[in-house]
Amino acid sequence: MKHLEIAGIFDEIADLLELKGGENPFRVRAYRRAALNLRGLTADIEELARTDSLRTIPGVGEDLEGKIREFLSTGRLVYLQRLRREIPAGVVTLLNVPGIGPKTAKLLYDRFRVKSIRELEKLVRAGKLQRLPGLGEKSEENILRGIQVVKQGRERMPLGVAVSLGEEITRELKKVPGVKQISVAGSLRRRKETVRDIDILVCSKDPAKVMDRFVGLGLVGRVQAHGETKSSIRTKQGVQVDLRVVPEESFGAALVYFTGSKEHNIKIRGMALRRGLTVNEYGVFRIKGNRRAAGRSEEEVYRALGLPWIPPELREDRGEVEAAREGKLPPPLRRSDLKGSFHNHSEWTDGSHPVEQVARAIREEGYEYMILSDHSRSLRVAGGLTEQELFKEMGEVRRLNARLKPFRILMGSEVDILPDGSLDYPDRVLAKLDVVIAAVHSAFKQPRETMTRRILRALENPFVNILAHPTGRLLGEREAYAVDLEQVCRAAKRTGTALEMNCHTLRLDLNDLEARRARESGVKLVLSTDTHVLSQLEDIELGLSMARRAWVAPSDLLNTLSAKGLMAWVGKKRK
DNA sequence: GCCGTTTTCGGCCCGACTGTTTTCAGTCG
Repeated sequence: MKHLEIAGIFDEIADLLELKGGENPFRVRAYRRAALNLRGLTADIEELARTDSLRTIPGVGEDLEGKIREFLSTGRLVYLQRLRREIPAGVVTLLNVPGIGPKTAKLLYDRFRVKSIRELEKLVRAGKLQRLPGLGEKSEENILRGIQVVKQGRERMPLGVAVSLGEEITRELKKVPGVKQISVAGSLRRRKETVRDIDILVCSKDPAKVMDRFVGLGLVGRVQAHGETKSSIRTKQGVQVDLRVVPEESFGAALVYFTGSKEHNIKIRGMALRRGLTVNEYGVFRIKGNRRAAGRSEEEVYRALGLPWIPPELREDRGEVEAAREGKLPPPLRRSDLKGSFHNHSEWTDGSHPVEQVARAIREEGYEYMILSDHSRSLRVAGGLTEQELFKEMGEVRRLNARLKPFRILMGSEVDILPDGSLDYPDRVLAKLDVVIAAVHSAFKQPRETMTRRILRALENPFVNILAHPTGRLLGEREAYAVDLEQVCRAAKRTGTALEMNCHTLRLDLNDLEARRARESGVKLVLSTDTHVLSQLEDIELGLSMARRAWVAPSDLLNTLSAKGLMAWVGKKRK
């Protein structure tokens, strides 16, 4: 995780340089770019340092390589310490307040020595800010509201929540007469695991009508901006939603622009310039003569740049532009590629429906088979099955399979990995199952080494085929447990065990970067909804997006195997 | 501070909105 620490340091340096003022803005940007690429790094940074390959990280040149090395070997960075002496650390936190940028933060510090959001709030409430140049009554109100936002800590919402909210709003706006096209954009469209605010793009002949409808929606808490082409609201729950209206001939260009990511856009704009083109949200234009070259659809925009259309989930400047140019984008991953639904619960344990109902619903979704994986005996809270109960469930599955042919229920279990790494059923029981999914559900606080050893021991068991939710995190609720995922990946690869990408809205575990790392080390992956209630079956869409973000190809997923193919894969490990 | 199918130096993406201004700076995405 050293790469994340270094990314944090580079971001802090960028903040501090901006606060200092008078810096070359491109130098600031260079630090931010390096930080971003470090966050998205899938390789091991210390390995890169050893093999003298740090410069292969985009945005890392001679100087930053030196700084990375300094931090890796000493755990400190003299340059950062010097900057921190010039500007107290607290000033940086002011930048978290929406509406306060480096210039204002600097001004506040120079005039009032403000070093924390609390001090800032006191000053605003005392009406002291109005006296500063460039700030007035409105600015005070804005900053005060920004402070509330930070305080309430509602920074980002889980993707699943954002998807629903986005769908609700687009559904309403579609009804406005004159609306021709509508789409969500931004990180929501890219399907990032958490989303800060929601961007919506509309193409309409009558923008004013759409804007009026938008700011008048029932869910609106307050209107922050209400312009001709751009409006911005905050919902009653405090989520910011931005709406843009663009003309038809610009819809594709605007969709590319507002879907981002910013880094992806910068990359393709650079490409455009080298082709004598310039790209903005209104279209692609020839610099000579300012003639329009594209803009109506995304496909058209990318084609004008000599690229195939790039799926939104990939647009993070993590190599997708280069891959597109070389025709090496990962093959498309569709719901219809999935033949099996893995990891499902029934009312035998903590699921809400009888096995038959679950099976019929999954068959209805177009799957050829499913894995039934109720909990094992130790997980008392979930009604884990004793050996006898498990055998009874097996009997029911046998009877159902006769009736549901050719659909097939594979008999599985979500078996607890006990704190010492042993499994919750003996091998003679596991051997009777078609597929075994192992998972940690207890002793989450074990030290990293213990937890890693525990999981590795489970992977070594010849009957364990899939490791469920490998990090155990619950977005906004529970931290991932401490585990060395690299070792887990290596062991998974060696033992022929797959890692799960759990699609539950709060899990998304493995996430995009972790999954990408796993597949790059040759590990097979599994998409699972971990369904307890039938409505959760649709979470598979979140998982598919996460998998695309991880550059997962159909061939990386066990779900794309037939039941027979999967059984062959299981058989290999048992041998 | 990075980077190169025009460059090892001279560029680096670009526009809307707000608030406080008399022409624009700051912030945001």
